[in-house]
Amino acid sequence: MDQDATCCPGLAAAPLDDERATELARVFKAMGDPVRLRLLSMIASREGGEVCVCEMTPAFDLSQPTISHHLKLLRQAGLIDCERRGTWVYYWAVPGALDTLAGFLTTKQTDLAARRTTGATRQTAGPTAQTAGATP
Amino acid sequence: MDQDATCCPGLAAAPLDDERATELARVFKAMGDPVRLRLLSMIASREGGEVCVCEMTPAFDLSQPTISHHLKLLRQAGLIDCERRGTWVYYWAVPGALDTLAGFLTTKQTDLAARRTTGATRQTAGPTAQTAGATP
DNA sequence: CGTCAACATAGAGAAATGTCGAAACAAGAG
DNA sequence: CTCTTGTTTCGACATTTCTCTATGTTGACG
Repeated sequence: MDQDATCCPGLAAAPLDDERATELARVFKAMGDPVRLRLLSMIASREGGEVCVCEMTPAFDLSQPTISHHLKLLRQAGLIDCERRGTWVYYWAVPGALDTLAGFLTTKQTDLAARRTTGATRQTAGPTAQTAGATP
Repeated sequence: MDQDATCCPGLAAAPLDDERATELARVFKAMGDPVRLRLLSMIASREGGEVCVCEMTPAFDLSQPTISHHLKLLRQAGLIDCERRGTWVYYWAVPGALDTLAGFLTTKQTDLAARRTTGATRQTAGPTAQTAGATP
């Protein structure tokens, strides 16, 4: 469900509205922690795409509940998903999530076109165009 | 300076080491706030690339010191930079920062090749390959 | 049914973060 | 020089986040 929020316009296309910024911030915040970033990388770099929790936990100097908590945040951000098989739980990267996010950050030509459409974004009074006068 | 940390291997190429994950987490954490994300988008979507603080502040229901604080965090993350011209201060997006970050998230074929080189990443004992036995 | 192992959840405390008002700093105007 | 405007810095406080220990849940195995 988070994928829909990160799909279309691009960050450099037009100023984000508050609602969309909030959704996106949740995803970036999930990646704003070294432990979660390592977990995500550990999962995304797997070919089969499946990593057992019992494999990730001993890679950190953290307790097992802490790792479980971080995995939960990554899952709530829509970056990974999991399934229980017998005793063990396996995590994998949600297929298009990272690429969608990457496309959102890329300042591609599509964004430039969209930017021109949006045009002037001056919402308040102030020195917008005639700023050169202040720097002789 | 943060660009060097986000340039080379790719998140899905191989598991991140602790040091690199810490550097990257600082950048993602800077984008993990709705206000900062809107500020960054507001700056990055400008053609000239320069946005005056006096133009950004009234777009939020926040005090001016708070906006200044968020801009400082974005600048420390290496995403934007600023310069004072007369009374006003102008911010712009650091040229390759967003695209570098996007490339780091993209799960491209280069990463697949690098992943094969790294090979087996099993660091502990556990059910790695023979997991099918647990699910009849 | 009882026991054990693997994960998840709940609650608590320490640390980090977001926000504000007050004050300091910078630069142009009178 | 003084005054005004724009911006940053400084403390202070409320909220969130990170981590732990303790407990609950699920499934395998006798």
